[in-house]
Amino acid sequence: MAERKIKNMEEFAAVSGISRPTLSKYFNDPDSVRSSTRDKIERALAKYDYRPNVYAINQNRRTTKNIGVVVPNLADPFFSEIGREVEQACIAQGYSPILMSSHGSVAQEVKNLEALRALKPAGVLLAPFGRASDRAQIERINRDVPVVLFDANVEGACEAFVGTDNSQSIDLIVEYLCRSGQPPCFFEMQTPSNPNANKRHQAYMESMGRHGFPAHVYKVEGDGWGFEEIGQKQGGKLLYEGRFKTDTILCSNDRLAIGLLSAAYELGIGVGLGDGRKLRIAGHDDHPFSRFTCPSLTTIAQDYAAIANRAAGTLFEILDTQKRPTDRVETLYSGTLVMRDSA
Amino acid sequence: MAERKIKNMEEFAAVSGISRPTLSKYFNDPDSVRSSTRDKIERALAKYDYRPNVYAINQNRRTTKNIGVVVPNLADPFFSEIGREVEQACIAQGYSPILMSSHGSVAQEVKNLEALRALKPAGVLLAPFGRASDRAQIERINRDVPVVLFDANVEGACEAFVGTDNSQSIDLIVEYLCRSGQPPCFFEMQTPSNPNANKRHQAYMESMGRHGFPAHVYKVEGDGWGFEEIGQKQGGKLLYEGRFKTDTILCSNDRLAIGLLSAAYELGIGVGLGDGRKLRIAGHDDHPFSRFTCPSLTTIAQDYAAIANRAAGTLFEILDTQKRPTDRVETLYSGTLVMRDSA
DNA sequence: AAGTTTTCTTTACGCGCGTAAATTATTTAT
DNA sequence: ATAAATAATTTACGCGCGTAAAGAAAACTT
Repeated sequence: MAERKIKNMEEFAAVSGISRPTLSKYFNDPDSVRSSTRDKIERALAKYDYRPNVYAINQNRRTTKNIGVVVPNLADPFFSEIGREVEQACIAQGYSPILMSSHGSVAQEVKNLEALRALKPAGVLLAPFGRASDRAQIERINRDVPVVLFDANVEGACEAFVGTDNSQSIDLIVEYLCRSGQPPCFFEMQTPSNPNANKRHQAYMESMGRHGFPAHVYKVEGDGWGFEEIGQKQGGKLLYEGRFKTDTILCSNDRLAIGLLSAAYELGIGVGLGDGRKLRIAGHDDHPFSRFTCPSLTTIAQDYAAIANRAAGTLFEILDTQKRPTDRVETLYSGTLVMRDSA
Repeated sequence: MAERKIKNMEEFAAVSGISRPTLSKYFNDPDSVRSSTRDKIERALAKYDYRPNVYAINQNRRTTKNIGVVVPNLADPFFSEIGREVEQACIAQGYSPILMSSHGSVAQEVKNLEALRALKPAGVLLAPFGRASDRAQIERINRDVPVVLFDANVEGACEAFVGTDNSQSIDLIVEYLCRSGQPPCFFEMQTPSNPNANKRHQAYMESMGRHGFPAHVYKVEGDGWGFEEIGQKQGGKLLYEGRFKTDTILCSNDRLAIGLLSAAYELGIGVGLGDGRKLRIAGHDDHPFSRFTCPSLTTIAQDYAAIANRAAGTLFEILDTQKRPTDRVETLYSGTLVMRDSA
């Protein structure tokens, strides 16, 4: 490899014995040239280590092969996982994913989308903050390129949405909790930064109604993305004051539950199903850490992989057919119950 | 804004009344033009919403304003945090960071570095796997651009290394543990994917020697990045069999400790300092979750921010002075003891 | 073998901007 | 006010590649 420094496609054409336009075709799609030609190119490629200049390519192509992937917060393992799944899906289709985290701030989300516009991506996969997101900004980028939303919905915006069916998943765990003990209270944040939280609240209310139990909702204050701390501090306060009406608490998400578990531990309140356990706690999301909490957390697993692949797949379809779909599609995947020791 | 679609700098020159070369200067460095000119440009900018084409810019500049940031695994909150710090530092200096995760695989690290070469970054900030990393690949990209390593060292490679002084930090916590109870055993993985693990092992041995206590090291098997699970399964086995020689266990990192804590909980072994607590467990790194374990984890906090900023700062200095330093610099920051409830 | 289809080569232009040189305009110093 | 220094304009070329058109070459037909 690397017999001599190859500067550009012109030079590579010279040493490989293939004309530059044909090489250009090859690099855009190796299958578009005759197999004998392809072999010849690939032999030269192995020998000379040349790669087309990314910038020159993208300057001239109508549409780049980039796909912007924006998630609210990579520090949250949930988004880290799903972001990765999406990345892989893009690579598998020959696209170059550009993964960006909004670091938990809507302002950063706007900046990311703004920066993405400059990169002229073929399409965007966006997990928005939801209502808090800048809808105008999202619609602006959606004018330029197709955008598929995942995880959190922005009603009516963009080409499609892929997420979890909160109504199904909450009903599933409420049903389980009711069946196996006292009906659950619902523990959540006052001002959720995520529309799924609202959906889950709704779902809890409806589900409790269906089961004929009174709903008890506990909303706590707290800003930002420090869910565990909010669960620990505010949830601990509620526990200490004995405010929960039943001994079973369904948390709006696992991170709140993790905080609440740690508060219960500090208060010496046994959590789980065994003897001497006074409390049951359940979460939602199957956070990577929920297997290691004390006790391990009963929760709902979202189908990360399915959501990621469906979102990416929907975008690829739009890119392949070159036309925006006429009607917006929403796809919801079911959650599955993960029974562990906390409830 | 956006009175009319501005296609390129030529058009923007026409509507702003400023010549194209001057605009080009402005976009490269707004301070390089007279303030009256700058105002004029910025007024036009507010009115017309034009942005230079990223690809055309980077094609022609000798060196781009991109900085590649590569971390081993963004799903690990430690790297997620430090990656973010680095990102911000780059933006503050007017560079465009490109954050890439190697997803815990050396092969992906090679791919990332390969992909980075094509992006012709001005420099690279790399948190490598360590010995497992492909040294040749790292040196290859280092021939093209300056590279500053952080978190994990690759002996003698690249311009500089910035990390934590494991020898100081381990000594600090060993000293604390010895002073406040039984001297610690050391719990680690057989084949660590990270050179810091080796440093910590060394530091433990030396520190115990200095304190005049016998060292007890427990190495467990396990592949990949599922540290918590390894700590839980393998550490749980050791606990169950009563193999630890003292009641105090220092874990090579927090994630192992988190797993071990969960194992101790399942076995009904009380962890911490109070009455009826039979075990003490300590970690290293001040993982974001270590505040929420049961009990909360006593550990060593690395100075994320200092490491990130120093690494970025070192790179900026090289980029500004345009010359590679003659001698390789290693900067180590001290860790601080974070006393919580587990030890 | 000739004709047809597919693929490749040649030639040429354009993308949007960096950048250099020579010239002109503006600001600062004296 | 005039000279000197600084900044902007004009002109022009080049970066590396996409891409279109026309013709040549190779591969398939029958």
